[in-house]
Amino acid sequence: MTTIRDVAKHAGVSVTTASYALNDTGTIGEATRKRVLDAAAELNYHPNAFARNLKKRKTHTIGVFIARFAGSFYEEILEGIHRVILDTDYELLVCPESRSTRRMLLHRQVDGAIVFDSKIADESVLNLASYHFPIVVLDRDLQNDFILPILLDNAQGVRQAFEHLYQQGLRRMSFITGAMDSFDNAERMQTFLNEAGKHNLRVPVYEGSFTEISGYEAAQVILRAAELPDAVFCANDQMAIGFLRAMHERGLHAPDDIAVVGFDDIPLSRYTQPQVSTIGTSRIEWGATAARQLIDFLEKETSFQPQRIPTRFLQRESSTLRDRS
Amino acid sequence: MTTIRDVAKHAGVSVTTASYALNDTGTIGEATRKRVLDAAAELNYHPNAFARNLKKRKTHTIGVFIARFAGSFYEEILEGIHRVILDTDYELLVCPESRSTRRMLLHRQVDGAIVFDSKIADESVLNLASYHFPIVVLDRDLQNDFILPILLDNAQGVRQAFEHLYQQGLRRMSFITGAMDSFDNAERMQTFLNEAGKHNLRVPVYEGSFTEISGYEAAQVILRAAELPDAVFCANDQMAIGFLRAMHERGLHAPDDIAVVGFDDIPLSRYTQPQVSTIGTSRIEWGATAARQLIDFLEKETSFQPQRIPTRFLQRESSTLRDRS
DNA sequence: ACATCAAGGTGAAACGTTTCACTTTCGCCT
DNA sequence: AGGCGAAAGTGAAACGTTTCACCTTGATGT
Repeated sequence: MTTIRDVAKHAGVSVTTASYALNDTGTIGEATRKRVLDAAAELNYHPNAFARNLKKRKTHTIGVFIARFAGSFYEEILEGIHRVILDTDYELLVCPESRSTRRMLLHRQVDGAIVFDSKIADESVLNLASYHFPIVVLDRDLQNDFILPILLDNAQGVRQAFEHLYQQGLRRMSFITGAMDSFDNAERMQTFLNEAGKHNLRVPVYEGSFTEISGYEAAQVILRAAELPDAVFCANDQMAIGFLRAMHERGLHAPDDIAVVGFDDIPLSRYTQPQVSTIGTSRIEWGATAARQLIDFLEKETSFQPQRIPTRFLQRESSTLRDRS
Repeated sequence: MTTIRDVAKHAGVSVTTASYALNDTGTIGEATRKRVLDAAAELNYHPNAFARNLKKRKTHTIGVFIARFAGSFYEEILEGIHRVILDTDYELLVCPESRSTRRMLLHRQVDGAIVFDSKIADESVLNLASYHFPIVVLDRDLQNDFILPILLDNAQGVRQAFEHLYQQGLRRMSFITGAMDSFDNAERMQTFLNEAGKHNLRVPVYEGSFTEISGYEAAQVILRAAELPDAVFCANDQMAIGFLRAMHERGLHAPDDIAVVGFDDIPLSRYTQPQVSTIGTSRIEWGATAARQLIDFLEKETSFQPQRIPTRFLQRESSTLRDRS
């Protein structure tokens, strides 16, 4: 490991001078600077990030903490964050769930964080967030001066979807939930049940977990019943797709037998047979908004501006009854 | 920022003792240890990762360097890497392309790296890799004691695909390339042209860039020609899907008018109309293999074992001629 | 001829840990 | 009673930077 000391020696200057030359700070003569740079190149020198960051208290890096990579879901959010980062001179670090809780350590390796991992306790977030370590959360409604929630406006889309189903005369609706510790799931469910309540509809609830297979399994229960629902709202698209698969296997057809609606507008939802009606949002915009707010806080020290990302119902085949006349 | 010094003072012990207690090393009495832990909790102490890592020369973290997140492609590789990491007590950091070349610094924040970003020059990789910083590359054929390429066996799948097309009597084949700086693209193209050469077929080559739109655009050129090809091989699925879209818009139908083959077996390829014939591999296994090799090198210091990830042709609708009798 | 100043450069402290080498205490064995 | 060793604890150096405060030199203005 070559250090700045080696570079200095090789260039025949002091460590201080070498540091100034390498960072283009201080007042160093052109000739000397060049000598240092050459020495650094020759020795294949790379500064030690730890030593550097220990001294300067900033890393110019933001960290994103997610649960996992699979699921087509994070991808666009990350892409949105990344696009914003590319326009700044910050670095981006994405850190998935890891075994050791030592992950906490990692927190200090970045100037600010974006959290989207329900396994991280609210308490941890509260403990860590501070003026020097602002946190944007995408998966919980937690807020103070240093914690900013950027959430989907789940209610908006769900209301539109309910309206759409109701308008078509559907009255026997069921709801398949996602993971119960998910904020989005909770809000989707609550809104849907609320809307139904306004019309005095009782909506049976089945528990899923946001995976395709859990939608399929919920379908096994639902489709075995004596009386089938005429509409099923799934808390995300993957479960809707699982549900459709189960229907298909039993010779049932959406929307004629049961209208199906999902949530998220994942790419696949447009390509299934039938195409899945769903509730969409721009996840790229979501990630970008989060990143922008965080960077702004870090840079210009503006304060956090809570906001909701709009969602809207996308009417597709799986829920659109043919003209019955 | 509370430091270990504060904790020590608060617990009435020396800094050394506090450190030992917090790390569960050294010989510290039960009572003292508890006192320190309590103090740390009370002060909401989190060790400074930089100071720590500066001293210990290991971070117990591996870094993955990719170009971007979008594309459904990295997702599974990352998932594979992540799964392996979860079984160890390493941490995982994923770092996409960023503006400043300062990213080099980041390199030193991890014990080893997995590189999948053709924007990173071979030279950089060569410069950085060392006994203390092993690198696994997924996108180039670079190799020495500290650099391990884990590559797709592109040739295998491409040969099978060519064979499939040829067997069906197709002779007027075209090739649409991906990004020209991509190793995989080069290998796919070379193999395809090679195979064609063996049968004295001349294959026109059109340049794309791995995106759906570039496949669509290449199609505009190809489909405008007087004589259409009877088969088109696209260097990845997204371009194949773009190509199919263009065909659809012109009322052409695969495979009857033109047989189409992609590469990668992205989830979508199974859901399009018609389903896309493609060449698949387990990207999860790919990522997992890379991670495993890297961790093994880091841990048990086994040396690197070069290997290729197998690929195989998946025959689907877009290239399978109906019985013509 | 002398003070002043800018330009170019340097020594050493500091960042927050870990860890080596050392000290003290005390119970136990012979 | 003396010696020994384990257990519990500590002081200080070290990791590789950055940066503050300072020094030297030579040119400039008066």
